[in-house]
Amino acid sequence: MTDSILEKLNDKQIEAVKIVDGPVLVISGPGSGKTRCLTHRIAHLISAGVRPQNILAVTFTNKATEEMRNRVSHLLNFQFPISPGLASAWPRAGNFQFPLIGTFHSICARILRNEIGRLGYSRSFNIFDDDDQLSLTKKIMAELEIDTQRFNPRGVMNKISSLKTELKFPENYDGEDFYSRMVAKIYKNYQSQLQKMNVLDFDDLIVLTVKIFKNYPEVLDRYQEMWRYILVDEYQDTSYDQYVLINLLGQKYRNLFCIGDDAQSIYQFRRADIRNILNFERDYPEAKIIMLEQNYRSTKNILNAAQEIISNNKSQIPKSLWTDNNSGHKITVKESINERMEAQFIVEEVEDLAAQGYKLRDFAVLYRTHAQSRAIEEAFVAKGFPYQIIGGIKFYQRKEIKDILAYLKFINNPNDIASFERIYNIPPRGLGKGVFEKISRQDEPNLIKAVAALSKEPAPPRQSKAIAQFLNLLNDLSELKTTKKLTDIIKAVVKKTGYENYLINLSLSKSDDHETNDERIENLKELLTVTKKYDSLEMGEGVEKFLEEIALLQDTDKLKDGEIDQNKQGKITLMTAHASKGLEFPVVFLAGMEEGLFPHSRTLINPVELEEERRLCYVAVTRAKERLIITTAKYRNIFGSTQVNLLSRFVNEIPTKLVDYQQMSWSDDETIYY
DNA sequence: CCATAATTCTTTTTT
DNA sequence: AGAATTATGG
Repeated sequence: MTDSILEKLNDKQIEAVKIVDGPVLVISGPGSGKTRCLTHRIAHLISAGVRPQNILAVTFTNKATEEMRNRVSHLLNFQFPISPGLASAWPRAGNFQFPLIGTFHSICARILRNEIGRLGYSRSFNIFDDDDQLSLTKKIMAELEIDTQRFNPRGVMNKISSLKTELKFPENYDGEDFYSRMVAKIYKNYQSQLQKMNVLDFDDLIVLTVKIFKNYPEVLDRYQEMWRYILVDEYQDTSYDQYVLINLLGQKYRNLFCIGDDAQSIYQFRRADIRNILNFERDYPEAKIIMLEQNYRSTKNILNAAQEIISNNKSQIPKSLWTDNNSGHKITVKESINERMEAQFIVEEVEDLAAQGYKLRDFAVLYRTHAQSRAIEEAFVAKGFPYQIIGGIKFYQRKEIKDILAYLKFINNPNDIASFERIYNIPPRGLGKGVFEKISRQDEPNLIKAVAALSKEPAPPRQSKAIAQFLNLLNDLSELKTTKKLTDIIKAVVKKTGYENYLINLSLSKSDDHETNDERIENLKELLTVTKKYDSLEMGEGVEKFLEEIALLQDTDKLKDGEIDQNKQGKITLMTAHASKGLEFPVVFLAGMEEGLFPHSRTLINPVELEEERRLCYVAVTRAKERLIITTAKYRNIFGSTQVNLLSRFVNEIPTKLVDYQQMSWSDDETIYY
């Protein structure tokens, strides 16, 4: 077995894969076989006698998790007994247990389901998304009578989030200046309300796990014993709290394998801390450090262009990438009049290359912001080219889906007042803000009990009738969790609450909105197909698992991925440069390469952020295997008005001899084009 | 209390 | 330009 595991690897990769014990840090350039290295190492550990259940592999995205699971199970010849899409399942077949591979957040959620009782939460906690987080922040600021015009709630929220990431807990933080003292006050309030609601935000998942590990050494010890071999992917993207978490888990057996590339660090805005690479060398001085510099992915021209771009950054670990691949084509740079012409050019180029034998699945269009997708989509629709967008339109962010999810969340956790606030009068049932205030003043965290208490108080007849009916509904709903399967629960929720009729009536009143209505009902049906796979789980467990998974899921359409393979041609993939990390395509379009867009205008004043933009550009460029086509628009519509943009500095950083520059083929009056 | 009108953001990137 | 939030009136 060992031979076949090492067969297709180069010397450096073999070195990294073969070390069983002790800390290892691998710096791996783009296309240097990082995932291969990780997966083969897992297989090698197992063949060297390590028990699979003693292995933990941590990734950043669900996509990476899925990929790694598939490749490891292929290497091990492992058949998943349950649907592999069930990300939180812990698969086993017979006595063989599969190694645990998951994102930071999903692994912590799993730990917390078992251990969080120690911190005064219960195991059925709900997870807040960004919107929930922001509205709670706003609510607290209103309660504390803080002017949200002067102090942006989003800024406050970010500050709270960074305090958490730095492991500054509300009980130990009071702030050092006016602003941070104010934030500290909001923070304390925010956290105590979360706890009362039995809800965690994204940061809590990591931070509370760390808290438990620090305060309860016997718990930490159990997990250290369980996960004696730890692998961390995309190590450059870890934040301080994640670093501490990994360090706590790894410090006993010291079999810590971290792989990453400082040049591909693109999440510092989300508090990824590049110093974690340096800290690793400090905390594990015995660590082996291995550089993977051979690129298997791109042509020489593409790789050289990427290196020229990144060489303009001051801070980076020196490395020299090389490839045996051909020089390949020059990089196309095409300037268009506006974003519609740009999209038009991309469509034509796809047609040309498809005629040369490329399949649609070979193409990716990358851009800096989601907003850019629209013009390109329109062009593809007009041509009838199938495409898929990664990220962007969030299925689970649609109103009707969020409403139903709020019901589910409330059923799962009747302390969740945020979900309660969303649904108490959706569909309208005669309960106004006044009633809601009364309910929340009951000083009873369980809201069903709070409503029950209120129903005993005297009130105007119409109101008390509405409250009594509502109480019946809530009781009916809360029974569902223990008696029904997930899809049945959702069906029952839609029916019992009258939600479907509500949607129909809603669109009837807005006369011209037939499509929206159909779409919404379609979306609800879609939700039911997604949830089917949870029906095999135990009653209450299905709800819990489902809610956890969608809370931790970012790109939404992945649940429909099966369709892609059925079509031999596949689809063109559209996504942000961020979302493209870890992927590769024969042909990559890099759209909107203009000053102010990429690099984004908000980064131009800050040299640190500008370097991050450059790394992002480096990531985008190195996704391409054979062809890289850069497009720009001279005039671009932003916020409804037209902007004149210059060519991105990153494009100018590519040596001209690598570029085939296609000048704008237009000389007449340009104004008619925008 | 709810539907419509007026207004004010929004588009950086995501677990 | 479009979405989202707030103001207003029935």
